[in-house]
Amino acid sequence: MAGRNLSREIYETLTARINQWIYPPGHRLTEEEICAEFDVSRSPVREALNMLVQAQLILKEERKGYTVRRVDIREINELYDTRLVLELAVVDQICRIGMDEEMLAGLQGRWRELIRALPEMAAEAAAEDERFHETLAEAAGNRVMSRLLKDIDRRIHFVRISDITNPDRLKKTCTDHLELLAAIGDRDCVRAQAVVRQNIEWGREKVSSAMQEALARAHGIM
Amino acid sequence: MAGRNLSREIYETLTARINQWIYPPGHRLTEEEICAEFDVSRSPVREALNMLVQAQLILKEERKGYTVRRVDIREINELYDTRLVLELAVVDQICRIGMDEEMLAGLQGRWRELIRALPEMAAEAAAEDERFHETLAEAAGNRVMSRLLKDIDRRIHFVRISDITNPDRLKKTCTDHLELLAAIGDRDCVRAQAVVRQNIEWGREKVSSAMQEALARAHGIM
DNA sequence: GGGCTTCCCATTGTATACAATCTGGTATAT
DNA sequence: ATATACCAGATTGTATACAATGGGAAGCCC
Repeated sequence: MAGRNLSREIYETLTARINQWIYPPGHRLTEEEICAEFDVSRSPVREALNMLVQAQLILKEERKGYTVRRVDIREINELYDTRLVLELAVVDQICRIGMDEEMLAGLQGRWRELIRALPEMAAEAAAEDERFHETLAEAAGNRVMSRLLKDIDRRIHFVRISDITNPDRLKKTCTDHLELLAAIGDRDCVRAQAVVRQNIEWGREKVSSAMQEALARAHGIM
Repeated sequence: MAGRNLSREIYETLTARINQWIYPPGHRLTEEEICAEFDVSRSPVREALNMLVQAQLILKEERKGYTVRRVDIREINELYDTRLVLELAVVDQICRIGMDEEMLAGLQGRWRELIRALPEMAAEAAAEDERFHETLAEAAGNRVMSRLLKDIDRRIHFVRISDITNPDRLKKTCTDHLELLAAIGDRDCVRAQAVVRQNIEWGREKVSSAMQEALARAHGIM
């Protein structure tokens, strides 16, 4: 069992399951079980679990075991607050230094394309959205913030998924992005920040409903 | 070799060495070597090294090995930028919701005490400073930001150390903190943010000199 | 019957052995 | 002399075996 990266693979799989609530909050994970399923030894499994702990997706209690972290509304709010602060800073910086013309045009073209092709392109738009914010952070020239935003997105991913499955919400996301890009093109910092603020606040309002959806989906599976 | 937490211990020790440039940037670490030194097996060592990778202190190249990360001025600047953004948000939030009277008085008393007792209390003031920013973040009620600030502090720790060894700089830090606390007491958001900005910007200016100091110290040891 | 003790099992922590891969040098052919 | 192929050592990746700890159930005493 060598060659490719086992821990990474296991990590990705488990992450997906946690985000889809196949492993619901509170679910217990044991090393042996995962070994059996993936047919590997405990070494790569332990590393995968460690990664999940680092990603704050599961909780490790020494000599007891691993459990999927319970969702904490307060924490989700804190994550949204933090994301807002960071993204406002990113957008502010971009407006200040200006964005590469070519990159801006590329993003605008892509999102116009996506909005036309909805809802068939829903899955692609979702994936694109994941990268959109990272791209902005990179354009602002701050890789640290980019990474932080990525980590935060990972942790609120299960909430954001519901945005994607909802066509209205997805369309709004697309138009928001286009408006943001327009504001950036105009170097209009105030307007750009307003769009970001509105976009994030709207997402925040959906937290509780998203959690209910996730719960329902989890029960449907089980 | 069981009972206490080996990986944690190893992690802490190695972290200290990296911060003190006992292991300078580019230094190569091998699992076997560390095993031999700490007289443990590779399992806890691997976990410790993984933690260091997560903390962004070392770099791991698959099937090649581990090296202490080279210091990147640009990255340090990005860390300072990010820290500024987060801390401004924290202070803003505290001024908005107000700070617990008792906690505020406690912090003020402590820092007045420390500033009187300088430079003997230098070591304690240093440790206190580490916690000061965390305490603020907690007072703002955002544990996510608190954790992020802590992580950032860890990564620029080797720069901040030079603040501590310099008596003038340390005194300035104390007075800054007292002024910040006063502004918070007055719920004066603008003044509080100005203090934070000034404090962080001043620290940033010391980056290159701090790096030279670290390098000199490292050579002195070797 | 309730509370306490004890033992066993589940689970993680640690150690060691083996496999795969990369690096560098050396020998060989041109 | 140079380039190339190949071999050996170093190093991480993975598997397995053993140790230690914690929790819970069964049994015992009151």
